[in-house]
Amino acid sequence: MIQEELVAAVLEALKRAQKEGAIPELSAPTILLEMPRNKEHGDYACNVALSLAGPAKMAPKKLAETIQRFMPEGVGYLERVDIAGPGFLNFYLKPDWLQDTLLEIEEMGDTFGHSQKHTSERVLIEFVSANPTGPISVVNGRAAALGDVLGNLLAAVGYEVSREYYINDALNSHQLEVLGETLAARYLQQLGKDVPLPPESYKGEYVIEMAKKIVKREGNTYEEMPDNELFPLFRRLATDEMISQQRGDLEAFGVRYDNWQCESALYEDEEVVQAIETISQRGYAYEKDGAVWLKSSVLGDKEDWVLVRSNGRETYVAADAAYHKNKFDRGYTLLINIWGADHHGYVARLKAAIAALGYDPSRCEVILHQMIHLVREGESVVGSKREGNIIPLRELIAEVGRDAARFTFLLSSADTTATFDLDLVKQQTNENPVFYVQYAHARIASILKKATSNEVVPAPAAKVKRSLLTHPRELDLLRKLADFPNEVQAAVENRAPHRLTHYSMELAAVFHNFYTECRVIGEEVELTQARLALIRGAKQVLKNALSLLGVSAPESM
RNA sequence: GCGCUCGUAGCUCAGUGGACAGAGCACCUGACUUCGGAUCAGGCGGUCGGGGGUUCGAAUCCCUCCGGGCGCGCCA
Repeated sequence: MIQEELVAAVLEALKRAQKEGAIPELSAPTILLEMPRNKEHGDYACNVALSLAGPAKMAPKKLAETIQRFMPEGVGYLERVDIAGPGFLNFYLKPDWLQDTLLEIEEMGDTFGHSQKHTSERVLIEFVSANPTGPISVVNGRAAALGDVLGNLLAAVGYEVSREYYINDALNSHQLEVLGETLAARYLQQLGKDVPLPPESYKGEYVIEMAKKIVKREGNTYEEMPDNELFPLFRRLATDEMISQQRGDLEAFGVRYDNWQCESALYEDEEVVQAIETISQRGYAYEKDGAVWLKSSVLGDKEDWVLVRSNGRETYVAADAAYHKNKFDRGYTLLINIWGADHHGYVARLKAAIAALGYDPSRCEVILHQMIHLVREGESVVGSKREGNIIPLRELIAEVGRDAARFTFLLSSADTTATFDLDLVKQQTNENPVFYVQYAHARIASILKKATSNEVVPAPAAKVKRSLLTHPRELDLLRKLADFPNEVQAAVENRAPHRLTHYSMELAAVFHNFYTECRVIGEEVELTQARLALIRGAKQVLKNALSLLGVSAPESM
């Protein structure tokens, strides 16, 4: 890669300059290259002279000039280095470096943009993990999109990725008790009995649907069953049904998990008890007021938390400690949890628990995403599962489609409190930028099809006259294509999947620009072939970007 | 009250300490006898919430104030 060559060249220049005494001895800096927005600033720019000016006690411009003077000869595609502005090094490359990226794209195909930087690492990414008390909602959609695409990105740079869903089905869950009782009441109501709903019941329509299903399947089998048997049974029926619905909801959104981990299993396998035992043995637990406490205040948290209540029952903190121990023990080198910002106060607690268990808390990354602010008809929509007024993700998918839904979630960064105007998203689907990007892909497919039927023989990029691609719009397009691997890398490093949606829109834009100004078919044969190779490259990269986003790249629309 | 977080164009949002702060929508004006007009070009629109500070350089880092969201259980 040309970037690496440039970085090495700059380091070499610094080394030589220091040897010659042109600049003082310095420790090797991190060289950052960027593709300047403004083309006048070259193909790549480097700010090393600016950042080193302080330590070197030299004027930035003077330092830049020195680096320029000591640059080695014959670096890859490098044509010349200019100094601009306050002391930027601007690298101008020979045109064929851009044209040759088509070779790389063609060679790499679906893996262009991918890398092998993290092949020895295994990451477990846990996301959504909503309580099994209702369908997956639009609000969960953000975590679903974020986690799934981050998983794709991590896999693209070499991680072995597992996606996991944590099912909060613990025995001491009051919510599930209420859900079971609600379902039981709905069931009896379906049989014509006048039974009241329990207090704090789940009022959603979906509970009635579940009840109808049970009646259809089992009739009045449970009509006379006493509450102490009926409630636990219906709690289980409800939980199982909700989990399977959630699984379906997420699959409809294009998210598939490698593992669905039950909290209850951690209790059944005594992992919770063992985790508490481990914490005690390591001296991070103590008894007070009849309860067992985690000494989290000495592990970076503000206060201590209860692991075992005075009534003998473990808390969710204990369960989560066990869960994360379980994750580490399965051999993962990195754990990523995606949580809503409403759980931010819990991060320190979890990290403390991990440390108390003897694991490295820095190997567990918690990515917080801000809440989604739902708006409908100009008014805030506050969804509550209890009240049954949440907006199911399925409903959104049914109205706008999976692609548009995913893309929309990924337009904003995780730490923006995004406003989601349901009317806008649903009614103006054509204004969703996903179509703009997909249109570019379909348009290219159409040209390629037409070219073939016009009996222009498409040739591999290696066989076409790439040097004919010198039109400004062609160079813009090539530059954008060449930038894709950097973009993927940046999206991974910053845990920022939303960068991909923006990249794909920019790529689509430069393609549409190219299309407006340059004809492909009907030009002189060699130019047509070169341009066909160019748009094939663009099509491939659009496809790769969309594929990372879990969005389809249609041949026609 | 304490803590976390966000505040960028009329609206929705980008912006890895860098060069004149960008895009989409909305609004206005243009562009097809030719490869897909779900497109393209141009215009309008900003004290980057306010004020200090660090830096050669701040939307970005630090402090403070203002405003919004969230969290502060032997609930999960």
